[in-house]
Amino acid sequence: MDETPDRSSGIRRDAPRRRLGPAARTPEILAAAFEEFAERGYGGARMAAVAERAGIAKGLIYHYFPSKAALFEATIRARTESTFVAAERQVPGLGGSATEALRGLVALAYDRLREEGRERTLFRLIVAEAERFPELARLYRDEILARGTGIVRSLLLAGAKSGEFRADVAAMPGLAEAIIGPVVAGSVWRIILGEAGAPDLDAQQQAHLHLLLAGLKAPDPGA
Amino acid sequence: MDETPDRSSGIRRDAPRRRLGPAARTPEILAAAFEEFAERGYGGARMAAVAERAGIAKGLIYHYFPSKAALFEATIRARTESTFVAAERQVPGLGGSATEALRGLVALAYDRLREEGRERTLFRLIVAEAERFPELARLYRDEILARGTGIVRSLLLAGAKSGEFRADVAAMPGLAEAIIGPVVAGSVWRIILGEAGAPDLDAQQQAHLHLLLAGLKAPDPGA
DNA sequence: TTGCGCATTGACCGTATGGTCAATAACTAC
DNA sequence: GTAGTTATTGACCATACGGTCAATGCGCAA
Repeated sequence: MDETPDRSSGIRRDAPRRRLGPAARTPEILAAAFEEFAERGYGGARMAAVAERAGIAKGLIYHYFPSKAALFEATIRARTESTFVAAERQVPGLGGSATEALRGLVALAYDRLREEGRERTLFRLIVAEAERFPELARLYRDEILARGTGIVRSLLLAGAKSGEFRADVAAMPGLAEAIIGPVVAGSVWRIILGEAGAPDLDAQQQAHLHLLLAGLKAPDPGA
Repeated sequence: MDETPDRSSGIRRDAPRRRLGPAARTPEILAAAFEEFAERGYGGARMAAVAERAGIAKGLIYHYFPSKAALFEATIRARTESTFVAAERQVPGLGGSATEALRGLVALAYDRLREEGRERTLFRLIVAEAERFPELARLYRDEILARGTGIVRSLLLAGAKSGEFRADVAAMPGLAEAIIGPVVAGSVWRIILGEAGAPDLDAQQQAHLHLLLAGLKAPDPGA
């Protein structure tokens, strides 16, 4: 199916047999694997293609990873780590009032949605393969969902304490999930429909913020 | 990998060579195909397994469908049709006031989420394969998302007109998406984490309803 | 009862792919 | 320079899977 009937695996021969060792080679393989898995899904990904992307022979992958499944799990784990550590660093320092913090948080969340980035691809992989790879489910629950709801909950607590939000929102089970829901949905819609076909994100962000402010705020004592 | 090294396709021989014809055989194949695709995804599904589930020889599938891809698209189309036609029938007659209608709509949406049913599986397939099968994206956009937001929008319009909701919610772009977002997210969480691991649905439903009522309602003129 | 059309079978093919392994050569220590 | 370690190769295997097709026999019409 290739235009080159060459039976060689299509290795880049610029640097013939560069010897790297685990510390340098492993990340290269993981990066190549992520691209391949992201584009084709677990079932569609081919180990030979991963090798080609990494510029190495297929056999070398098995020198570092025992199987396709192991490579997949390692890939996801590595990608999640690098992604969400960076994300969490931006969260604190959201401004003084809880209201401002809420605005900032919403803006942050939707900005991340706007990034074309790899995260959407990662999310699609999680949705598609979570049933077959329980590690993916655990990872999403602990590293992503729990962090998201945790941040929202602490924000609600602060707002209720300061009197900006209604007191009962401080400990309403399920509220954090209801608050972040539209962001998750927005991500899914973009996975399914693409950047162009998905509902307008700016409009949704404004409406979402409106809804939250109106729904959470304590009745204005000045009115 | 099977315990039976038998090379025969494992056909059910209870009724040897029952002759059915297109009208009766096609739905059987589609049902079997849906189960297989749902369990293994498109890439992981095997045509031989579909045949086995349907109790027929693999070759017969190709008598009715030209390829695996065609079978997949036909499967999805058939399943969507039967599912969402039934869903829409329950929507009208949501009670008198817009508030009551909103309550009813939220209850309806979450009840559908609670059903163990095939719909979740279908949704997972859509998320996983939409990029490779544009038909899936079109189908989700037109048959599912558009219907959902449409219903919500007409509800908002009615509520604003009657004075129950704030006037500006009648034509706020993106609001319908922000409103249904948590339901979509709830579905995705259940796909990833399963019924047991996902966030509690009762709590989310209550909180979601609270948020909507507080966020949409016009300021009480009696206060 | 006979004859025919087509639903149905199951053996078969080509290929693609995950995984293996013995040979090789790049780097290191001395 | 030399020996040893191991990263790296590429050819190879077994198999699984999508798809094909000639043969078969069921059910209907006359």
